[in-house]
Amino acid sequence: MTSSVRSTVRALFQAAVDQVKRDGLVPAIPDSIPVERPKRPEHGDYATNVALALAKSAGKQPRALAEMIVERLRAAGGADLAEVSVAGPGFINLRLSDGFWQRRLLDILAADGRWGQGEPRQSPRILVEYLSANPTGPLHFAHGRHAAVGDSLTRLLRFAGYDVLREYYINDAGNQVAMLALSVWARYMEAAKGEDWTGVIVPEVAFPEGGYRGDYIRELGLELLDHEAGRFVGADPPADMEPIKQFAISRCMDMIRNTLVKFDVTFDVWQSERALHDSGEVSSTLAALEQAGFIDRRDNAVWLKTTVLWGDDKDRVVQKSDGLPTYLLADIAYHRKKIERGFDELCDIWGADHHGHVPRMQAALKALGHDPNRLSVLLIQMVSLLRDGKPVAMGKREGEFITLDEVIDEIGRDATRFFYLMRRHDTPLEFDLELAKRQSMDNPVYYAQYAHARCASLLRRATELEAPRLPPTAELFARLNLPEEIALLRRLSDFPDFVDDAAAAREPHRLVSFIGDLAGEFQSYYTRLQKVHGDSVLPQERQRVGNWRETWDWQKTAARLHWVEAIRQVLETALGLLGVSAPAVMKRIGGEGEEAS
RNA sequence: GCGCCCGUAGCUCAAUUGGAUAGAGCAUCGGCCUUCGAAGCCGAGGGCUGGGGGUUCGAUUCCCUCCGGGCGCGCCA
Repeated sequence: MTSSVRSTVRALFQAAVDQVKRDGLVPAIPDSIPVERPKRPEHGDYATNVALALAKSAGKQPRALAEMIVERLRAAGGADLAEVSVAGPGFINLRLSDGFWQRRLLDILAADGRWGQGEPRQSPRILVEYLSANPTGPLHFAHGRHAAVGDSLTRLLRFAGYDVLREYYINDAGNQVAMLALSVWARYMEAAKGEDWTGVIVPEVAFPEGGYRGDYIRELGLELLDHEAGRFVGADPPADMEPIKQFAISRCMDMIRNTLVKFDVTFDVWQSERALHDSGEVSSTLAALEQAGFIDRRDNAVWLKTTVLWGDDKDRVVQKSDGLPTYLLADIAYHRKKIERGFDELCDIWGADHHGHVPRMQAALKALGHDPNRLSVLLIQMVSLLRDGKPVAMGKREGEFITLDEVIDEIGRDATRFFYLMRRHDTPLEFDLELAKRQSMDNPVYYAQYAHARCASLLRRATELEAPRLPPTAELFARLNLPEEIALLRRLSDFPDFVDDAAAAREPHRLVSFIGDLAGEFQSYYTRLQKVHGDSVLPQERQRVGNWRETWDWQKTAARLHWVEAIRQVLETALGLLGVSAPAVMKRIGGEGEEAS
C-alpha cells in the first residue's frame, strides 16, 4: 500500500512540538503541523513554518522557538534523520537520509503499478456532473475541454480513494430540442420537395428562425425521409413533433457517445431532464420550494426568492406565465435528487459563461434545507483554436464549428487530451493544432511519452543482454547513490502526496506538470549519466569485449533496472490519469522530415 | 452601471492554498551524437508579478482602489 512521506515527516514534527508544549514552552499548538516541500534543494527535503506561526502566542522569538523544537527533534532522532536545522526567519528544515529514499523504492515496487493510489475513503461521496452538452448536434472542440477535464478529474479522484460517480445530464426537454426537431423537419421537407408522395404536392417551408444549420441536420432530415417516407409531409409542422424529436435526440446522442468512445471518456449515469419532468420530480420540487416559503407568485409567473436566499440581484422565474417550468427549476429538481441519492458533494463542471447560474443553484439548495456549499462548481474557460499561432477561421454562420471528432482525427487522442489539460480549468486555453501535431521536442506530449518509451527500451535491452535481475532489497538499492538517482526517488516518493493534493484541489492539470518534471529529470539523468558520470545503466557495445560479463557491476545495474521500472510505472500511472497512453515504443508517423542529405 | 473570472520573462503558462533568491516550456544565442532511442542533454540572456495603497515576521497569493481584458446580468438553456 501507498505511504505518504509527508505524513511520516509531519508525525516527527508533531512529536517534537508536542514535547515543547509538555515542557511548558508554548501555550497551545495547532492540530496539524503545516509541512511543505521547499522549492530550493538547499532547504532540505521538508520544512515547517510552525515556529513562525507559534512565536507570537508563545511570546518567543521564532528562531529561538525553532531551536527548541529542533532540539527535541534531534533527541527523538532516528537514523533516517540526516539533518535538521533552523533557517531564515524561523523555518525548520529537515533532510532525510539517502537510505530512507532508497528504501522507498521497496514500497513503490511493492505497490505493483499502483503507487500513488490513496486509501479508499467513505466520504465525501462525490457526484461529478460534466459535459452535459445539449443533444442538438455533435460535440465541438470547446466541449473537448469539458470532457477531458471531467474525465481526468474523476480518474484522479477515484485514484485518490474517493467514491465518485460520473454523470451526464441530457437536456432533452425545452426549447432547444424543440428547435432541433423543427430544424430536422424543415430539412426533411426540403428533401421531400419535388418528389411524388402519393400524389401530394409537397409545399416549400421556410427554415425556422434560429434553427440548427449544420450538415448533420440535413442528413437527419434525409434519414427521416428514408424511414418515414411521407408521414410528416405538410405545410405546417405536424401537431405531434414527438416522434421527430425523439428520433433527432437519439441520433444526436449517438454522435456524442461515439465521439466519447473515441476520446476514451465514460459516464456511469446518463440522466434525462425529461425523465425528471415525467416522474413529477420537477413539480414536487416546486412544491417543496413553496412549502419552504421561498416562492412568490406575481405577473402570472412563479418566482424563487433568490434575493432573500443568497443575495442575488433579482428573483428568478421557475415557472413561466405559460405554466411551463424553466430550465432552472428542472436543474434544481435534478440537484435535489442528487442529494437525495446520498451524495455529499455535488461537483458540477460548467462553462464559464454559466457562472451567473451558480449563486441561484446555491440559493435553491439553501431553500431546500441543504448546505449550499455542498455544490462546488468548476468553471471552464473558453478554448481558442490556433494553427501555427493564428486563430482558426470559424464560419460566422451557425453550424460551422470544428468538431471534437475532427480535432481527435487530426492530432490523435493522446495529444488532444493532454493539450486540453495543460492549463488550469479557469484560465482561457489556446490550443495550437500544429504544435499538438508536431512530433518534436517542443511538443510536451511526445516528450513525456518519449521518456516512458526510453524506460521501456532500457528494460527491453536488459532482457536482450540477459542482465541478471536481482530481488529488490535495501542493500541492493544502496547502490543508487548518485544525486540524480536520489532526486528521482524523492519525486517518485512524493507522488502519493501529489495525487492527494491535486485531488483535494480538484485540479487534474497539475498532473501535467508532475509528468513534465518527472520526464525531464529522467531525460536529464539519462544523458548526464553518460556525459558527466561516464557511466551507463547497461554495458554498451564498446564495453562488451573480453570477459565483460565477469567485470561488469551487475548489482548496480540490477538496482538501476528496478529504479527505471519504478519511474516507468509512475509515468504510466500519471499519464493514465490524464487518459494518455504510455507507449513502450515511439514510432514516427509520416516521413516528412527525413533529410535528403 | 452591477456581479464573477483573469492581468506573472518576447509568447504560452506554473508557483505546493501566506513562505525563503518568483519557476518551466517555446522562441533567441552558444555548446554536446565512435549509436544503453539526439523525439534527447548542458549553458546563457530575459521580471518593479498591470499601477498604487493596506493587513504582518513575510504578499504573485488576502483586503481596498484605479487601469486593461474576458464573461454574465431573459418568463433562453
